[in-house]
Formats: sequence, structure tokens, C-alpha cells
Amino acid sequence: MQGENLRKGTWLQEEDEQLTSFVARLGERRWDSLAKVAGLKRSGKSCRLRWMNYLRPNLKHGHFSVEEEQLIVQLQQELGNKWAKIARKLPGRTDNEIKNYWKTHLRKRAQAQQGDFKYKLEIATQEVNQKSIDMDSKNCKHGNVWCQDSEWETKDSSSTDTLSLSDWELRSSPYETRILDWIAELQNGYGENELEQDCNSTGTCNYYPQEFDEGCDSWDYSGSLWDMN
DNA sequence: AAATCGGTCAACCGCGACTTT
DNA sequence: GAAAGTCGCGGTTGACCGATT
Repeated sequence: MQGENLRKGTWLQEEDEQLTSFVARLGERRWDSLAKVAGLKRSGKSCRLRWMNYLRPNLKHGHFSVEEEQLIVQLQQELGNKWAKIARKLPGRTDNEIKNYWKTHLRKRAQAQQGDFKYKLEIATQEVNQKSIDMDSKNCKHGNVWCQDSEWETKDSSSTDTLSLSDWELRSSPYETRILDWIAELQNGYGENELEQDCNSTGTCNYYPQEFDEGCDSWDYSGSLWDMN
């Protein structure tokens, strides 16, 4: 189609009605021809997009359910920014809608969660390292067996700028409890080189021990992941 | 009340893949 | 097999609107 006199921008109700009518007659194909036949001053592409993202029957509009949100995040982690593929798993949702929703809601939340996770992990690692130094200096580690909690407390417990694992806030959720498990493993000899790095297409990376994700459905912990209040 | 800012989302653009001629 | 046409996808833009200053 020639570029002259083509309308752009927001669709009018008359245009929507016309497009709907002609798609019903001619089917969802040959969008350039359809636009011409329908007398729409729109490109075929524009018509297709309007139909696919707005006029198509059985489209859902409005708020995403918690289940949909979880599915989007899960699929985004698995597939990357393959919005069309993700959309196929969510009946009634369009790739555009999911893409927008990811950008405006979920990405920030995921990053906040991830940032919070990294921050806590950093503190935890430092804490574990510090404990390790303290323990070793006191000959408190026997092979892979560590001292009892009471002996951890030999470190100055009155200090307010040092976290105590016993009352550490990371225990507040199942997801975070897993971090404690990991830290326990760190105490048993995991080093940094055992950390698995998983970078997705957005450039953000997850770090976890190699065993972390095996046989583990992260959505078991969705409660903590999504409770951001 | 006006200006500014930030979030949201519909629509556009460019490009690669696929289909048709 | 090549060229032209069409489709589908992901990234980006810009208009709109409510919140904040």
C-alpha cells in the first residue's frame, strides 16, 4: 500500500466497526487488501495490530490475575522476551499487553525482589565469612562440622551493627529460608566458584548454587515473591 | 490553579521469516 | 530459485492521565 493519506494514531469507533465487519467477511489475512477493500485509510499492519490487540473476540482486558502474573514471570525467565510465545500460554492476552505489563509492573517488582535478594545475600555472605573467621580463630570448626548456635554467640552479641543469624530476617519466608539453607551449605564448603550464573536476555542475572534449582519449583515460594507490601 | 513528573498503554517502526507468484 | 508480498515479533514512541510540587 502506498504511504500517502494513511491515517495514524488512535482508532475511531467507525474505523473499528468497519474493520470488524470486514474481518468477519474476509478473514484475518491479507491485511493490506482488507484495508483497501474496507476503505480504511490505514496500513495493513495497523489494521492487523488493531484487530489482534483490541478487536479480536475473546480478548481479556484489564487487570491480570495473580496466576497470570506468576505465569508471565515464570515464562519470561524460561523464554526471555518472547512475548508472542508467552501470550500463547495466556488465553485472551496479547503479546503487546503482556509486554507492557511486564515493563510497567513485573520487571520492577522482579528487579526489586532480585535486588533485595542480592543485598541480603551480600550481607549474609559477609556475615558467614566473618563467622568463619571467628570460628576458625577459635578452632571451632571440626572438619565440616560446625559449632552449635550457642558458640556462635561468643561473638559480641551486643553489637548492633552485626547481624545475628538466629534472628535474621531472611527467615521470614520459605524463599528466604532457602537462602539460609544455602548459607548453611556455604558453611560446609561451598565457594563462589560453585555459584551458577543465569543471565536472561534483559541483562539481569540470578546467582545460585548449582543445586539450587534442581528439582525445585520456584513457584512453591510465590507467596514471598509476590508479597511486596 | 498551574506546572511538572512519572506511569501506563495503544500504536508505530524496523526487521527477519515465511508465503506466494 | 528469485523477487515480491505478507505476516509476526520485539523494541520504541508518544499521548494521555493522575499524582505531586
